[in-house]
Amino acid sequence: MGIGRPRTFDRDTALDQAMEVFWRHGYEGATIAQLTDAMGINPPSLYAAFGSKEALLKAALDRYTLRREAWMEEVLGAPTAREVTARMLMGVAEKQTDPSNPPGCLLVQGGLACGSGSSNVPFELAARRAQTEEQLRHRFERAKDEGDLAPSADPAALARYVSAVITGMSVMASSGADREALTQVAVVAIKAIEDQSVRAPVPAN
Amino acid sequence: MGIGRPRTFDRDTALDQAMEVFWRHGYEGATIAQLTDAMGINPPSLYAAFGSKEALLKAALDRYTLRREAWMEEVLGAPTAREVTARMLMGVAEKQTDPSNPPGCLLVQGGLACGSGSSNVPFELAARRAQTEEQLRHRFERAKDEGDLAPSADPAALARYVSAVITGMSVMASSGADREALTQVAVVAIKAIEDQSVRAPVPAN
DNA sequence: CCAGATTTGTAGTGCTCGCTACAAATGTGG
DNA sequence: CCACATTTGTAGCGAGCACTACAAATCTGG
Repeated sequence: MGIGRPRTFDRDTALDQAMEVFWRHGYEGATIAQLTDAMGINPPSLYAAFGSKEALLKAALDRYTLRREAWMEEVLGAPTAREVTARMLMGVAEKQTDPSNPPGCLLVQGGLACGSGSSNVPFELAARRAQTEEQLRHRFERAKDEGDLAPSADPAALARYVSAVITGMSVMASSGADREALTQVAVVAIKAIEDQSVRAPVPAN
Repeated sequence: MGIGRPRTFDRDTALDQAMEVFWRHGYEGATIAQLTDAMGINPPSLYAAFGSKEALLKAALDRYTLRREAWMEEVLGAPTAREVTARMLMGVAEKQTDPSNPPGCLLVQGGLACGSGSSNVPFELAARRAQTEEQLRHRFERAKDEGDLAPSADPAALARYVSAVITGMSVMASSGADREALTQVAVVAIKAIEDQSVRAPVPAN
């Protein structure tokens, strides 16, 4: 009993190529032909390795989340809610216009305009976006406990707000907005959080 | 020489039905079968009346813009930049969760995740979104001239910001967010504009 | 009531989609 | 060198897509 012919491609490398196609064209906009071209393999190899187009997307999403994990921890590690928001939004402005990736965010670009057929892809993407919002909410709750945010502040609302701004920036980026435009949005958006911050840590102002 | 068999459907009514389908499923997600079903006509009638799927979308977009014209004038007629922003965002929160329409905004929901093929639909939608941003920019420039916005304020950046928040809210709405969630976002977002407003008109604060 | 003009419904067109059957190719264990 | 297991490339499956050819139906002008 043998082990079989060995695979001629690297799974993770192929997944990166697939991620880029989904990122640029969306889930329904990406065709198997585009995916196999980018991955450098043929359809049977794709289906043997990943199962289906939807399963391939989920694998790509997992990899996308993994890639951003370190950055997210750096963002959430900022000392104040204001600084968390600033790092988050300025970082998003930078990442969403990084020429080494498609513009915008995979979790937004990949899922809209999906036919409401049997596919649950839009729901899947919304759930993954909600994860980021939840992380922000927890961080803002901590900020409120630490007295960094005003007692009247609503951590859930603030997290929703930051999440909404990120999503809006993503759509702008995928429509061709440049880094300066996104940075302008980020700078204005941060002011809404400053407004609910306790100014104590900033001396003499 | 006769005039021909009369049309059995109303063009504008059919256009409203088509708009709803595009709104709910996006441009590429909407099929001709769905459109003709909703419009109550057969494909040849659709093509005779509108020319093509893309032309039908553009006609629906024109009608969408027309529908919102009166509301936009009411928003832009508010006395201050802060009030313009408040009416805009609170109105968007309400309209995007109005159960008599699909959730979100047609100009966002209709155009993302379109394959970058020969179709210029995403570009068309981005241009229409930019129109709203431009209207806001002009209004904020006026506000600055009138001393309502601080001299340091950047009307273009503020308009971009409000436009980004609206877009983010639209994606949230189409992912199932309810009116309360959108209102929370709007309330926080407005604070960023207040921050750059001259407080003079608000006495004793 | 007939001739010309237009719309209507039926029934497709060619094309592309996600996906797969199949056999040749390439590996390992004995 | 031979079974056996797995992958590879080719070639094509049924389904659904945007779109249309065609003839019957329905109007007006004379």
